Amino acid sequence: MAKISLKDIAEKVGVSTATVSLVLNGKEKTGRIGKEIAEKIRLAAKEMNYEPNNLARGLRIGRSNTIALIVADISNTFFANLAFHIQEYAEKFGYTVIITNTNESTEKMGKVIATLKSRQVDGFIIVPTEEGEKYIGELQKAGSPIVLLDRYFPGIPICHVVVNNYHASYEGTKLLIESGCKNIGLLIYKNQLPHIQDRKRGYTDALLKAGIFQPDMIKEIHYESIQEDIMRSIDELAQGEHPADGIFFATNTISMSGIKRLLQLNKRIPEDIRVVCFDKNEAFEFSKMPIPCIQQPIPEMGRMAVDILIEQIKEKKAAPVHIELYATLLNDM
Amino acid sequence: MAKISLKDIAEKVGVSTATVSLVLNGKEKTGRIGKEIAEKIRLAAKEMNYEPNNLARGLRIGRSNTIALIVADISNTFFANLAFHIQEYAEKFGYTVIITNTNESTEKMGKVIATLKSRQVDGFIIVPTEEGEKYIGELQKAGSPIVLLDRYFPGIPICHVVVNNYHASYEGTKLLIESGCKNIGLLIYKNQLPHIQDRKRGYTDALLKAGIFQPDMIKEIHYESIQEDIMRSIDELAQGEHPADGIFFATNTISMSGIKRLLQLNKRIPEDIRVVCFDKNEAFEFSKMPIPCIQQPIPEMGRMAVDILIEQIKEKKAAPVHIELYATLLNDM
DNA sequence: AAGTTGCACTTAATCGATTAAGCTTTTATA
DNA sequence: TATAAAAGCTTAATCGATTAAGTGCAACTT
Repeated sequence: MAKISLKDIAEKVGVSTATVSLVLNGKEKTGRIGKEIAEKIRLAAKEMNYEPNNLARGLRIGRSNTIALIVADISNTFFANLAFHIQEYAEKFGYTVIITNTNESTEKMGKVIATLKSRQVDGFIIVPTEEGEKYIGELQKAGSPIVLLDRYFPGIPICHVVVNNYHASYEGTKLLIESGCKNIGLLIYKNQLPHIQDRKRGYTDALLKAGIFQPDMIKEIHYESIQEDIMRSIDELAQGEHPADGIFFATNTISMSGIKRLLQLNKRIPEDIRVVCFDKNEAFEFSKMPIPCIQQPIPEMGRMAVDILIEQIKEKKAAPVHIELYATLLNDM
Repeated sequence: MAKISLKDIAEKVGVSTATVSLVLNGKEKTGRIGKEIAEKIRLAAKEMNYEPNNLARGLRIGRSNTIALIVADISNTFFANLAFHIQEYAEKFGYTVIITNTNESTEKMGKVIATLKSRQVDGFIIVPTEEGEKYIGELQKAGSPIVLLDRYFPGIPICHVVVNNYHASYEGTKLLIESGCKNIGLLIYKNQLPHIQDRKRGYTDALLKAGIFQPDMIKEIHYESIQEDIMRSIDELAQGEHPADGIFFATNTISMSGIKRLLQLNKRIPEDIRVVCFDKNEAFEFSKMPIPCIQQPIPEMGRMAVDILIEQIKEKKAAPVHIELYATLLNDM
C-alpha cells in the first residue's frame, strides 16, 4: 500500500488539496469550508489511513517540530536521565527530540551540529564540549535557537541551564570537614570547562575557610586516560605519608572508579576514609557504606531547558538567560 | 544571515540550480559539467557556507537517511548502551538515529511509531512492548523496514536480533546448582514476552534436570509495582521455613532492587545466599560480593540490527531473519 | 556538405503540504 | 432591485533539491 497524500484524499472526495489541507488542519473556520465536505474529508482521511508527510510540511512552513539534544555521552546515567526527561517534556509541546552523542569530542560536535542543522531542527539543547565555543558561536550567529545545558561558556552570552556547581561543591566539601576530615582530596577532570572550575573553587574555598587547604591534594584526571589516572590518584592520596581521610569526587564517572579503587586497596568507608560524590548513583545504595552525594535536579533541568528553548523558537528574540538550579546534598546514604 | 539555498549559489555563479546540484552531489561526470564551472560552484558553496536542506532533499528522493530507534527506557543502562552503539555504527553509513522511549507502554509505542512514520524515517529498530504486535504488524504491512531488538514475537515473521535467553538462563542457573545451591529462586517479570519466557524456561529446565525444581520458588514481578513486588518476593524467598540459598535475577532492574533488599535483610552474599544476574552492572564491581552475571553482547547486537536494517532499506525485499547471539556468563565478579 | 556524436549546460516537472489570492454562488443590506 | 458581503471552494505559487529530457553548439565523420 503506497503512502497516502493529500492529493489522494482530494481525488477521492472530489475537492482540491487546498480544501483537504484546510480541513485536516482545523482551519475550516478561516478557510470557510462547508460542514458536510469537512466531514467527508475527515472520514476519507481516517479510512485511507492518512498520515501527513512532515518533510513536506516542514519544508513548506519552515519548521520541523524537531529539537536536537546533543550530549557528551548517552551511556552516562546523568545524561541518559536528562535525555529521558527532555524527551518526555518536549513531546508535550509536539516536538520530537533527536538525541546525539559527541563523546566529548569537539570535532564530532561540529559534525553533529552540521548534520542536524541540515535536517532543519528548530532548536538545539547542547551539553557542549570543552573547546566547543567556536561551533556554538557559529550556530548562534546563524540564528539557531540554542540552550546550553549542564555547562556553559562565560564568554558567550547564550541561554544556559546549569546547577550552582560552586555551591554544591562547597557544601559537599563542608560536609567532609564537619565530619572531622583534616586531609581532604579532590578528584576532578583536568579541563577549563567552567562547571568543573566551579566545582574546584567550591572545594578550595571550603578548605581555605577551614584553614586546611593543601594544593597537592587536588588530583586532575585526563579524559583520555581516565582509568589509569584515577587509579594513580587514589593510590597517591590513600597511601602516602599522611593519607587522605576524605575525598571529594567531582563527577559520577570519577566517583565510580575512584570508590572501586579504594575498595581494592581495602580502605574502609567511612572508617579509614570518607567520601562525597557529585551525582547520585544507584550503585551507592548497593553497599552499606555511607556515600553522601550531590543530587542534581535532573527533571527540572530538562524542563527548564525545553521551556526556554521553545520560547526562543517562538519569540525569535534571544535575550540570553542564565538559569541556575540548586543541587541537593544527600547525606543519608 | 538567511539560509543559503542552491538557488543562491546558482545566481551567484550564473548557472542553473541543476548544475549546482549535480556538482555538489559529485555527479559532474554523468552530468557532464565543465571543470571550471564545477570549481567555481564548489568555491561559492564553501564561501557562502552552504548547507543542503535535508527536508527538501528527503522529500524529493523519498528517503530521509534517518532511522528510528524505539526503546523501552533510555534511562536503563542496557538500552542506553544499545542506543550508544547503534548511533555510532549507523553514523558510519550516513544515517541519523532518532531515539525514542515508550516506557513499556504499548499505547505510547503506537503514537511514537506514527510520529516517526510521518517524519519519513527510512526504517525502524524497535524494542517492542508486550502487547505491541498490532502496531508492529501494521508498520510492516505499510512496508517499513523493521528490525526488532532484544525481544520478538514468534508469531510475526519479522527480522529480529536477540540473545539466546534460554541458553543464558540455563547456564546461569546451572552455575548456582554447581555452587551447591539446592533451593534456588527466580525473580522475573510477569508477562508473556518470549524473551522473558525463554529465561524462565532456561531456569526451569536447569532445575528440572538437577531434580530440584519447585514451582513456588518462581516469583513474578508486575511492572507497575516493581519495588513492592520485589521486596515481598525477596522477603518470601529469604525468610521462609526453607529459605532460598540461591536466586537467579532475570533482568537488570530486578537484580538491583533484589540485591538491595537482600542487603537490607542482612543476608550475606555468598555465605547465606548466592545470586546470578542477567545483565552486567557497574554497581556489581562496587561491592566485594561475588555477583556472577550474564553479559549480553551489546555492541554486536546494535551492529547486527543496523546491518540488517540497512539491508532491508536497500533491498526492499524483506526476508525475515532470526539472529541469535550468545551471552557470556561472567563468574569472576 | 550533411549528418552524427559529444559536450556543457538548462528547462521544467516533481516530491507533498501550505496559503494568499481569486472566482462563483448564495445571502444580506439598502 | 441593485449592490455589497459572506460563504465555499479552487488556483497556483511556494518551500529546496533532484533528475529525466531537452537545447545549442562545436567537433568529427563520411
